[in-house]
Amino acid sequence: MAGRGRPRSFDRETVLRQAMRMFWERGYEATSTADLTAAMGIKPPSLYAAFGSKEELFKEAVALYGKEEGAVTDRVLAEEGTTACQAIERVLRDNAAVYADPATPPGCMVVLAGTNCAPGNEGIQEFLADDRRHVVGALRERVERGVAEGDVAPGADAERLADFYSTVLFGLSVQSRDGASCDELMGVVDSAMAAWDGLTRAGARPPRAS
Amino acid sequence: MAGRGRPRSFDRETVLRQAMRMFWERGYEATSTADLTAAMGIKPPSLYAAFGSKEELFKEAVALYGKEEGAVTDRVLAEEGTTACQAIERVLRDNAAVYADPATPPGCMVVLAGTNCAPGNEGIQEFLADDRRHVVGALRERVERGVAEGDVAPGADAERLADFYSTVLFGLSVQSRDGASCDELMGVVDSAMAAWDGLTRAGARPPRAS
DNA sequence: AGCTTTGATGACCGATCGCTAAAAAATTTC
DNA sequence: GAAATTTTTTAGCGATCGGTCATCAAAGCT
Repeated sequence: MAGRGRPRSFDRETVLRQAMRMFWERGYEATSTADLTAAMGIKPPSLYAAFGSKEELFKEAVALYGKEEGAVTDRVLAEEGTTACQAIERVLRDNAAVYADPATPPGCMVVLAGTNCAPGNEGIQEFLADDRRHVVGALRERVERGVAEGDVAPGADAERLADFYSTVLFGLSVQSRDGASCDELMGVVDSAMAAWDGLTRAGARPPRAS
Repeated sequence: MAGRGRPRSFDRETVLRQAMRMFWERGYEATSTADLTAAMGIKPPSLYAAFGSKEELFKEAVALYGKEEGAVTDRVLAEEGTTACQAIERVLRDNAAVYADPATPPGCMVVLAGTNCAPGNEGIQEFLADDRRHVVGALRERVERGVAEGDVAPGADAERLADFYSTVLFGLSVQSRDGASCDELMGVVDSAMAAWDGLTRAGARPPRAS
């Protein structure tokens, strides 16, 4: 019923996923439309008819990444019956597992695919930065919920915790790209989580002096 | 004595520094030779006569970055009369201060300038990854020295500590690119250093279970 | 001075960039 | 069937990519 004219010969989400893979592996700038059409198995006009432009295709690819690989994060953070500490640890471990999965490119697409951009593509950089800031915010909210629910000490600084654990999360992507194994990433998570008790103690912020 | 022929009309290190700035800001792929020649104030043939190719220019720029911005790291780690804890904290703080310096691009050039590359430029990616792995190794060696000198508990896992603190260091670059202030970065360092005592306690590696 | 050597300049190379117009193919509607 | 509609294909658009050639300019050497 939908289609008058010639039906599309490819599945939109399938080729989008292939584009996502390409962007994930090489980043936005380094992936050419020729790379994309080759990976997606379609010709340029089909790509532009279906997705509009390289930039729009990228943004849809990031959205798909968030839906597929990033979903665990939101799900874990929304879960009931766990402490904030357990939730954040699980976020780190689940993401680390994705980063180290040999079936997909190492590291996080949102962290690695647009760290730098030529003039005219600043939008890409800002788009991903927004995505990352959203993660920081989600961690902060989870800590605040932990305080409200009583599993985190009342004086804990949610902002500070979110900044710290998101920094570790972002760093894991770089380590993964540099060849770190899943065990190594998990070891880093171990270390980061070992800091939890000290960080949540009320008034845990030490003076700036070394 | 040196020069027969026409003398060079520009200072090689000055224009190299300008190229470094450009690469630092935009990364390898997103910086075109046209951008470079414009920033350096020279024409393409002069660039190629002086530096060989874009890739060689980039590697020299990274070396200059290491000499100027990265020197603090090596110096701090080599210093005598400090504990490993103090040295690593200073590495994090000094680097964070550079990342947040409004006079230079945010974050670390080595972390951000080549996170992804098109085929044919994998050398760039590997070059920077090697540089980062060198940092991890330097941190590990400093912890080992701390164990030998007695300021770190004998059972401490140097590899594990180096992996953790380098992950934080790499993550700081991403946070900085996302607009984090110097105070925010320092707060993350506070958090990371708060974990030190727990991490250096002998046999501090907990079982993998959450 | 003239010759040699080296660097700077303007013009431009083939290749690739993101993207698109025009025509052929595959469908639904009439 | 024919007309209308949408997609696919072929071919190629102007712009820019990294890099270079031929020429001119500025210095030392004799």
